[in-house]
Amino acid sequence: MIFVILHLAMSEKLNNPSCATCGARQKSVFCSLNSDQLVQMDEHKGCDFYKKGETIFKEGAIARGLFCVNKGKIKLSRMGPSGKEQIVRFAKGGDIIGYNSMLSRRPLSATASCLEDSAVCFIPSQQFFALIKKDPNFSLKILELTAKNWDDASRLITDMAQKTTKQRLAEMLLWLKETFGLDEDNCIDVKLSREEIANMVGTATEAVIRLLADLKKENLIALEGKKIKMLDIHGLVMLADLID
Amino acid sequence: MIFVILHLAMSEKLNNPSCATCGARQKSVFCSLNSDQLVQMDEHKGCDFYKKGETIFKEGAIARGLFCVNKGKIKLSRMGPSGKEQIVRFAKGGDIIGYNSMLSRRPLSATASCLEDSAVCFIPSQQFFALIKKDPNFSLKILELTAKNWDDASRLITDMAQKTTKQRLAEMLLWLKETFGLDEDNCIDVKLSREEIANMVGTATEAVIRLLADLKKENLIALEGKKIKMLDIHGLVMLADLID
DNA sequence: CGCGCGATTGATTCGGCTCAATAACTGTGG
DNA sequence: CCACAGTTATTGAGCCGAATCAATCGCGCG
Repeated sequence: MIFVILHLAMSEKLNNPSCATCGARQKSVFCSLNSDQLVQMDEHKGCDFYKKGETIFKEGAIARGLFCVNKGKIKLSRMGPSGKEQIVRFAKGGDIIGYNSMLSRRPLSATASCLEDSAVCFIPSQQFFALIKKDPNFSLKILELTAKNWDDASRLITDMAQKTTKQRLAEMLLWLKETFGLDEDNCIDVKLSREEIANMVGTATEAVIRLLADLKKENLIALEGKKIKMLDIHGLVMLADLID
Repeated sequence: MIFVILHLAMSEKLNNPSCATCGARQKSVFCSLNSDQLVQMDEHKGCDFYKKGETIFKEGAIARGLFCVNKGKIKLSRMGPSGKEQIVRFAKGGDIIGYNSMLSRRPLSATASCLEDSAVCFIPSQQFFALIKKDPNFSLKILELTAKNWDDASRLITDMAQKTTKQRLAEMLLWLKETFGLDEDNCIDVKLSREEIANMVGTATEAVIRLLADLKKENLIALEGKKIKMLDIHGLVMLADLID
């Protein structure tokens, strides 16, 4: 019996890294919580590991809490009417996902799946709402986040409506660079299939392939296997923004 | 001197209808404020009248407060890279606009202009933030609003990326119906030019004209002068959602 | 009544989607 | 380490939707 209890305790400790020492928290919306609040979080949260390709939550489900990404890379996508996936956002260490559904009181509007092995904490909705009710600064942080999300989304709507596929591709490459950064080789530090890129840009896989080849011809990028090397960021910006 | 003071007082009274008796407030985010809060609002707000076509604020400016629409119809649009307007949202009585920029701490991301003569109150940012800091229920209301905005926007991104122009047009007609309702004649109760419709759908004016004619042929709508009569809502929903 | 803007229609062009075939790659088991 | 199968990437050909350009029409208004 003792052993069982010990085992559970150890397992829990392993599975629940403390928020107080979580590196990802520093750059998250939880960065300015005090130690009391952190203890509360630790007591109620859970942490799970997901393998590449696994789903964290599905579009249409009811959210019982939010997820905070400890480590890994996650794509958020929705199903279009014809069954085609549209990638609407990415999340990485320090980002939270699934919160919007609780705030909007609507079912989850996107599916979250892992682009690589990931560690993700779960924070029950009560905890989240308790923070909002008691800590106006936290409310403001979340408001800033949702406001920026909306701002970005409405810019994206304009882009989708008005830009050519090639411009949108250039823009998405720049977005990926901002989100995931570049590795030592100047390549975008995330592994996506051509189909996934197409599902961001909102086009067909073949179009992405052809347009990537075009960008390569124009010396804006280089293709090294699956990796995309950014050769001329300024050129990509000019292309994406239609600056001559 | 006395006359001047009297005049100012009268003018202010006329220009500043009390929030307590504002019909639009009932359906706004301010619906559950208490009387103290309403007095505060009244003391600090201003109210302006705008004629059809006038601009309330411009994309890129810094927001000093938010606007609450008392009466009228307003379009929010952004300029695309090639100078083409993209309509991203509408506002009518009871809606607030311009708040997102304060929350995101970014310049205003859209231009607001009147589709008809409108009365719009201005609430300074201090008042708005004071409400958020002191009233968690108000915070939650705003959070719900921004969360829904984002949710709607990300659905729109998927639609823009994946639907045909005709489907998007059908969807926009349904959106207009939801937003502005129908008049006694079953016509969408807002006056928009073909170009403005095109700027919602993200297409060329000519395409809108041709596709409206198609919808008419299919008995989904009727065109009576500038007005669009909704004949078969269910049919439009099916078309927009690609249900066979 | 004529002016001018918005609406409409027609003709042409082109981007990008679809379908089809092939090549390269990944992981698996022998 | 290689062979195989299944997946992903690439290339080619053809077609269609929708953008563009151009011309005309219609209406509201001074």
